[in-house]
Amino acid sequence: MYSIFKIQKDIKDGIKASLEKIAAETGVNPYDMPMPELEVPKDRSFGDYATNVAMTSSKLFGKKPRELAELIKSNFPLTKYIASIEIAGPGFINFKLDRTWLYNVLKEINAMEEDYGNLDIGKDQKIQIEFVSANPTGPMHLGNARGGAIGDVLASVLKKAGYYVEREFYINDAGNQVEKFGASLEARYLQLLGQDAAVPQDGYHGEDLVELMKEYIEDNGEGCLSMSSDERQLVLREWALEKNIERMKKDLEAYGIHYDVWFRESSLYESGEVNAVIEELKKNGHTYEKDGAVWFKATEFGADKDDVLVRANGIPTYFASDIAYHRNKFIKRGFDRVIDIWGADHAGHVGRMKAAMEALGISPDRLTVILMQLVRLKMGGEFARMSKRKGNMVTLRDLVDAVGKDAVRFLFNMRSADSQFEFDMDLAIKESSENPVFYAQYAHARICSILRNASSIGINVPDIADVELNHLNKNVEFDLMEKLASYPEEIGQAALRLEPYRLTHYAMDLATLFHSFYTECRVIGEEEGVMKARLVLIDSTKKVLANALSVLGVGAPEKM
RNA sequence: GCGCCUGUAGCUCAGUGGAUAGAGCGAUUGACUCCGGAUCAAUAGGCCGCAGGUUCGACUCCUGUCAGGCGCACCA
Repeated sequence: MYSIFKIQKDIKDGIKASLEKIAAETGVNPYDMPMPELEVPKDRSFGDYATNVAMTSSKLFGKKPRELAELIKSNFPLTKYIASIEIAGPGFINFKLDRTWLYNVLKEINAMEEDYGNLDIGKDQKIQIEFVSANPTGPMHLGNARGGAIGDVLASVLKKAGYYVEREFYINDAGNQVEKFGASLEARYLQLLGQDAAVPQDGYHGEDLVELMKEYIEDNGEGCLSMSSDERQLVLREWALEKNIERMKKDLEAYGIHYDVWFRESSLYESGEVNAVIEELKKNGHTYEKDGAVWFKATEFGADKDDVLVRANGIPTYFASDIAYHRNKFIKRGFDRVIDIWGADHAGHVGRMKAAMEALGISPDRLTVILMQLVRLKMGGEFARMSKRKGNMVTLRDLVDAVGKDAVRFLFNMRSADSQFEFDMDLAIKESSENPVFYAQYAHARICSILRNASSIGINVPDIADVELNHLNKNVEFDLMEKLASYPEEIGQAALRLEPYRLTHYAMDLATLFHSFYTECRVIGEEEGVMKARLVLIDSTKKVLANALSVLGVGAPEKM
């Protein structure tokens, strides 16, 4: 157990023991007592930890909060590292620690190296996280970039917290969108070969289709001219989908995202799973027919409205294949839990998908959908809704090329998924050199620089067993160690609350504390004992910072 | 009209029912003859959209209201 958890447990156990003793003396039923909660006071001069338990249970004990607090204090079994206990304000009990407990943390970091911060709260539960899943009909946009950054870091966080995690990209290579894509490609193909053709009104009007067809003609010539329109669309479409998927893989790799599985919607039709799931729902009475279409009774499971599974023309809807897809995740592949990251424009879909899971006998709690508010792009002082079909967009690739992988990933992970995001491309480029990611990376490079300088005069980071850690006794040093100590806690919170953005805040805070330390304390040239202790401290800081940056998928450079 | 999300410093955003509401950027003022100034220290800047309610205590929970975003297809 990490020392930070151990010390918190010691305090809680102490409070509990104290309360039980008071309960026994006053005849209060111990089962009615609340579990004591600890919090970190905003103003640290109050102490390291505080509890409000005297306030929350003052009624139960029939005593005034401050009076009860005094009793808890006087019955508290003093344990190691607790320096003082004080009652304050309306009845807070503040615990001050003897901060030398923090030396243990340096030992933990040195023993565990890159495993520091690893937890077992996941208990090897199988989690699948599906994100981006952009239509393969064109390049990825800013919304995909945001979803990618959030999904990829969340996956890393969950893995660190002890879950078995798979990253998956769902390729929508079936259905209406793809038909439109084929028709649009055909029009561009014919235009390039001098024929009169128009991209359908609701087709894809982006220039990228023209480029694709130029490339196709270069490689494959004009052979499609002699085909029927249906055949031609199919050939062009399949060719273009392959191209686009390859491109997406490359773009995502350049963005630092590697998927375990690329799953094709079309495979669900080929395997018969779409029909099978429709039949299963029918058989169990969860469907009805209306106007020639097959409807799923989503309202029976609490959704706001029913939805169509099979259109009157006999073709299943996207909803039907998506149910089959999720059934595949849970039943065929046996994931305990599935996390989907969707754009907020799919919000209406969530209730119906959960309803469908319930109808299939899969607990809807096993499916978590993180709705990500859309990214709005500011261009020329105005907001424009980006559209693949209209072709007016900044792509993920543009962004990564202009601002850099690290800065983009960091930027998108500084905000929670449900905040709206107004993105000013010009500002992003202009301010890229002031991006917070560089602040954190600079701290890492600075430490490396000190270690290099030390090494050049024959001083290496000593074995921690040979170091008198009590040379570390300044406030800035304790503050820094405290931040290092809280890393496992931060990983746990980020994993449990599905909030990967905590990691960017952590990296920033750690960097700030290091920079403060740097300004106040020298390492090289200090008396030997102090120098050795500080070398261990900055080396530990370097390890944890690199650890956090690696979870974020951004680099930890030795030089900048 | 109904549903979901969001209103916090000039800007972009944090803030597990607790004590004097925070960070980055921007502004102002300072700081190495010295381990990287991509840094540090300090100052200014807030009716936490508004109004009620619950509570010992509300930025946080509830209700209403105003403003913005997104949905409400036999599209995906």
